[in-house]
Amino acid sequence: MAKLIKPACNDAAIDRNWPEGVKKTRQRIEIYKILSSSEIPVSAADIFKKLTIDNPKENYAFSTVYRSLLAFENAGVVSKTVFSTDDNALYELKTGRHRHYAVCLKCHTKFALKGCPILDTRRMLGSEMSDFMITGHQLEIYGYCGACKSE
Amino acid sequence: MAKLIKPACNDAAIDRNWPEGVKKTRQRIEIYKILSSSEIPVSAADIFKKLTIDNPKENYAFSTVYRSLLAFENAGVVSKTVFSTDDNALYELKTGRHRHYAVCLKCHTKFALKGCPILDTRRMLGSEMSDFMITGHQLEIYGYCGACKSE
DNA sequence: ATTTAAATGCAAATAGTTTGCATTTGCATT
DNA sequence: AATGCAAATGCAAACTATTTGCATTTAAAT
Repeated sequence: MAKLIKPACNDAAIDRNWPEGVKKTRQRIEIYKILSSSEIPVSAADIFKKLTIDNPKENYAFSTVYRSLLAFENAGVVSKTVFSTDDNALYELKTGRHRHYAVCLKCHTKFALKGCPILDTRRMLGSEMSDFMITGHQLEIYGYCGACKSE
Repeated sequence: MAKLIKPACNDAAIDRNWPEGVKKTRQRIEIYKILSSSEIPVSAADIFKKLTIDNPKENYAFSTVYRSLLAFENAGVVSKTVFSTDDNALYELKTGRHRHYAVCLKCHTKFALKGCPILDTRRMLGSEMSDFMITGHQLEIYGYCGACKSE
């Protein structure tokens, strides 16, 4: 018997990177595409807006966006961050690459940083916290971007 | 003419550290006391709860807590942080001392770290972001505390 | 003591996010 | 290709944290 043809997804890279255990739906594929095409973290509202613009004939719910992001997060492929400058959460694909940002306190623009300056997180804990199991860290630089600085 | 006696505050340290330009009210003094007596960042709800417990006869409004915290923040003596593990903002006095925390992903406890590992934030930006004016940074370590790890 | 701008308490509004439920869909099985 | 079922969706309502408008009170300058 011929192998069943799975629902098409016109981007082979998405098929390849799709997280284990997350059911592949039309909506989630679109959300994943938006995440993977964005250079900086995006909000649920950003995603919803882009969904409806990219697919004017489709009908998306805000709750689907949130639930899909949660599914991705639980599957370990998306990270959620709340920046001090914003009152909403931002989401991005975990790529291993730039995970830290410089954030402008005025225009709230995020600039991805190249590397990570934290060489040894464990050292930060000190001896009295030796039983703490580190899984990750988060770092943001705050200040004013070139444009906002000169106003 | 004798100098007017300012409204009493039974803690001289608070009088001494009171931020310039912030009107001294009964409510704000209580809120400041709570902030200065806490080792870790607290939420508006934490503060409100403690206010009503400490002063059962007084009547406090949630909006007063938020507005007072904003006044302190604008005066530069309080910093507001949103941790990934919580869905509310936490506030703490700016002391210059430990400003970074290790956060347990399970019980959300925050453990103050002694020092700061970021020696040179400017170096992180690289040459193409030389026009960014750094004013500060934020760093959290995430993981599991001793108690939660062993469950 | 008088005055005035600022702070408070209250209730209602807002924004972001979550949830309950009826319906639809992915996909494994026939 | 048709069937069955758990999981996902859309919708609306609920929920939580936070903010705002307004009448009243208060700090502190005069």
